[in-house]
Amino acid sequence: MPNMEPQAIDIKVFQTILLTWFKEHGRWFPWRESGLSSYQLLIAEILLQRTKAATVDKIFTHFFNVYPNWKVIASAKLEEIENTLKPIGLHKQRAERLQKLAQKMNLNDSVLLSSRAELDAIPFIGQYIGNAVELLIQGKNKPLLDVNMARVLERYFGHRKLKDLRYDKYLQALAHDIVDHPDSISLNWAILDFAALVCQSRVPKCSTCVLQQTCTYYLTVVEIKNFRNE
DNA sequence: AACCCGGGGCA
DNA sequence: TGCCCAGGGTT
Repeated sequence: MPNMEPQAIDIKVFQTILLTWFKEHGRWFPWRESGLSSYQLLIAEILLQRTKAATVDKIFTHFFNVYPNWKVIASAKLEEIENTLKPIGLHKQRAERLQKLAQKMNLNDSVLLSSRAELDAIPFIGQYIGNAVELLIQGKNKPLLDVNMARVLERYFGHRKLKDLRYDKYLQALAHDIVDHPDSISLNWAILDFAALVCQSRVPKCSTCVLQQTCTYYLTVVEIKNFRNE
């Protein structure tokens, strides 16, 4: 019954175990420090698109030394932005997007960042970054639902119906329920870290996983394999 | 709702 | 080499 609606108690167990795991095993990144500006928080999410956190970590500090605010990046030479972003990939695309975004944000970023409707109207700001802004800047309980969070939730609670996670109502609702928590940010980070360190795409570390006893994937796939001695 | 795009990292 | 990574736009 992997696709049954998870009960509230299941979600509670999942939250509690992961938050405990996070306190000991969570990763540290500069963009998780307190006191970052909304400028830094939003740029960080753009740098993290389709890019491993460890990769972004390599240029994060340098980037903000060179480009400390919207104004600087808005008036910079596009080639220079590209060069700064080159080590993390997708640099041509990201440089152009960042500069256009900066030129818009430089005028009234406080207005744009406070409204989801305004954000959705900005090119290259999709569902994920919209949620990230609401979570990290507006203080709302929103999921950083990417392929990694999706993989963890689906293995534990059951698989989505649609291929594209952005339109899958089951997955969207589940992710919202999971991070609807007093410490929504930590829970989001816990799931992302858990996805990167334990519940990995290719070879998940089920044998040492703290969620093993209540995980759909473990109970239906891994245990059967063990039983057959495969 | 499926497909395409884009680069570095890694087994 | 193919798959993966804090996605987004297009058809």
